[in-house]
Parts: sequence; structure tokens; C-alpha cells
Amino acid sequence: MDKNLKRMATMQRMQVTGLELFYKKGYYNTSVDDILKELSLSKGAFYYHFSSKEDFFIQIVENLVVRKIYSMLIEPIEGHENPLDLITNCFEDALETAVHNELDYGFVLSNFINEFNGRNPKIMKHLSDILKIWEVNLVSSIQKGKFNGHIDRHVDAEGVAIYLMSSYVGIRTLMVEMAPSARKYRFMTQLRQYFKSIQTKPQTV
Amino acid sequence: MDKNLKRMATMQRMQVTGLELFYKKGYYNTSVDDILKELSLSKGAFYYHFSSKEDFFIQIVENLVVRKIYSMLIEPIEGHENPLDLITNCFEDALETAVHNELDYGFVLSNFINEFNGRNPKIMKHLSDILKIWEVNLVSSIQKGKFNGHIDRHVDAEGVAIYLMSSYVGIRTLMVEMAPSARKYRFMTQLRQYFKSIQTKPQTV
DNA sequence: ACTTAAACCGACTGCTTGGTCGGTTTATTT
DNA sequence: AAATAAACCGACCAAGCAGTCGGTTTAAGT
Repeated sequence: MDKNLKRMATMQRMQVTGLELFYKKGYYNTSVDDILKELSLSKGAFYYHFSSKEDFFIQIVENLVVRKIYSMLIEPIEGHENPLDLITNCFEDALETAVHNELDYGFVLSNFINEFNGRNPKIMKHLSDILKIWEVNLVSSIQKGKFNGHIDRHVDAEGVAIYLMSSYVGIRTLMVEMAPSARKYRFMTQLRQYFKSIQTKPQTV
Repeated sequence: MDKNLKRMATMQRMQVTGLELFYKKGYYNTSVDDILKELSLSKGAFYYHFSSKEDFFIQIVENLVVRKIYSMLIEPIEGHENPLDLITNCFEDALETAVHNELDYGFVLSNFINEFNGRNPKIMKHLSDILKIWEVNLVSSIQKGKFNGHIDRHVDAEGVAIYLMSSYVGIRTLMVEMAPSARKYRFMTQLRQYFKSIQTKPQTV
């Protein structure tokens, strides 16, 4: 078999399991041995493929986390329909997987940001870059909505983006072990309420 | 001097420094020795006053964190004025201290919730209890606002509370090392926008 | 079949951790 | 001044950690 293929397969397996454990137990509280035990692999295998635990984590972020964020939170809002509808559906879907599948690592990001903040600037850089990408995409989506007449021309696109990101990051934290399904429903209702307040006002005829 | 007083003073010193370091570096990433070095105290002193690191942390939560949350997020919204104004001012103040004083441990809570989630149920219980208290107080404040005619009678008080908590927890995460002052301003603007949409609609005369 | 190198093994090292414990200091009581 | 107990000290221990390294297995190339 192609050597390169085997290499990729092993690295992939390590990264997937690594993310799962880092997410569940935290980076500092997960040892390299924990991950290797799960995979029945040895220290040698690990340090053959990765130069350090930190390097390993950064590769996980670059490969798995970035892609997950893209597919869950960025691509779904790219389109020509009403961005408020797109965002609503996107959040709805993202929160739904969060309700059912505890390991969807849907919003790993805020967990890790909290964990590394002020402790590991190198890793923080990678994480906040992802947030920035999300923010940029939200902003341009909202601006498009203003052009297309879906969103009131007076609203501050940056402000809306930050408010959306805040509430999403927050609800993901609050949904942890606390009636996630009910919370999701209530959250989405209020989100729609907020959206109503920034959409183009129908001209009073 | 009163023995009890000395005892309290030492324990207080330990807890204050403990919270500071736990907040800065995380619970699992802060050793008991780190805290003791900061205070020039010994292992013996620590384990004379506290039975374990975990017990120590729980006492910090019960003493320091609970009180901070009360004084910053709960007491300021108790009053008979328009709850939406009270909450606006409360968030404004809380975020302002977060901007200027990195160590205000204003929202330690979401950090710790992320850190202990799925790892230490005992500690999680204490933390989510605090969230619950906050929630209950927000809900009753909003309900009061509905009675007093400040808030539209049709809004779901629970939903508003959860939406507020989410956005606050979220903005605290996002303000980490990323233009906190500008973000605060944008956040507050959107919060006011949202509040406008749930306040009592002026009768079209 | 033989060579070669990639992939993997696992004992080992040096270091840090939470927690213990026999002992010393400090301050109050008598 | 002697007695007593609370407060504190710091060497020590077992366990866990990231990372190393000399060696073995596996599989592709010739």
C-alpha cells in the first residue's frame, strides 16, 4: 500500500481521537498517553508523526476544527437569500446537533479559547484567527443583506456580527448539561425576535 | 490576637490568591505550590486549613465567586425602575470593569464551567447553581417589567433571560484579547436594539 | 531473497504534581 | 514561667507527565 496513505491514516486517527479527548477533558488534563491508550499505539508512533503535544494540537485545530467551523457555521450562510434566514437556519442546525450529539465538538472553540487564554499565545493565535474568519464572513453576509434590502440600512453590520457570535458562543456554554433542548428553543425564539428588529421595516402604507 | 481572626485572614489570603491564579492559568494548570509560592506559605499551612485542592476550590466558589456575581450581576437589577434600563446599566458596568481590569474576575464562571464540564461533576454542581440563581433573578426581574408595563406582555421571560445570559457569557469570551473596548460598545448597541424590540409598543395614536 | 527505510514499540529519564507527616514556631492561658 | 494547642514548616512519597532513544516490525523496491 502507498506509504503516504498509511501515514495519513494514522495521523488522522490520532488527530480525531486527540480532539475528542481534548474536548472532553481539556488539553492540559489529557496526556499523550491517554490518547495513545485509546488507539493502542505507542509513544514512538506519536513522536514519529508529531514533534510535540503542542504541535499536535495546532495541527488538529488547522485540520479538524477549522473545517468543522467552515462546514457548520460559515458555508451555510453563503448564499443569495435573506441572510437572516440563512443565519437562523444555520444556528438552528448547529444547535440541534449540539443537543443530540454531545461529541459533535460543534463549538470546541470557546472551550479552547478559555483554556488557552493568557497561557499559550501561540495556540491562542490559531484559535482567534478562526473566530476572525467567522466574524468576517458574518459581516459580509449582513452587508449583503443590507444591499439586497433584507436588513435595515442603518444597522451596524459589525455590531450584529459580534452580537450573534456572542450569543452563540454563550448558548453553547449554557447548554452544557442544563436542559439543552428547551434552552435551544427559547434561544432561537429570541434570536428571531432580535432579527425582526433589524430587518427592513415595512413601509407604513 | 483572636486566633479565629488570624485563621480567617490566612484563609482569605489563600482564597484570593487562589482564585486569581485559577482564573489566570486554569484550575488544573495551577499547582498548590504555585499559590503557596505567591504567598510565601508552605504546604503544611495549606493542608492545615483545607482538606484538598478540590475542597479549596469549592470554598473559593462559595465565598468569593458567588459574592462577586451577586454584587455585579444580581443586586444591580433589583429595583423598581424599568428592568431593561437596570439590566442595560448593569451589563454596561460589568463589561466596563472587564475592559479595564483584566483581573476583575467578572466572569470567571464561564471559564470554570468550560474547564470542569464533564470532568468534575461535584464542582460543576456548584457552578451551575450560581448560573441558576442568576437566571431566576433575571426571570423575575423581567416578569416584574411585564407587570409594570415596561415590557411587552407577550414576551417569554425565561427566553429573554437565557438570551441575555448567553450573550453576556459569550461577549466575555470574545472580549478576550480582541479589541475589548470596541466590542463592548458594539455589543451594548445591539443589546439596546434587542431591548427596543421587546419593550411595550407605544400605542399607535 | 535481500536491502532499505518508514512505521512503530516500550522502557527509561527528568520533572512536576497532590498530598503526608513529624517536627518547630507562635501566641494565649494559667 | 510553664503548659498547651493552633498555625505553620519543608522534606518526602507515589503517581503522572512530556519527551527520548535504541531497538523491532512491516512493507515496498530491486
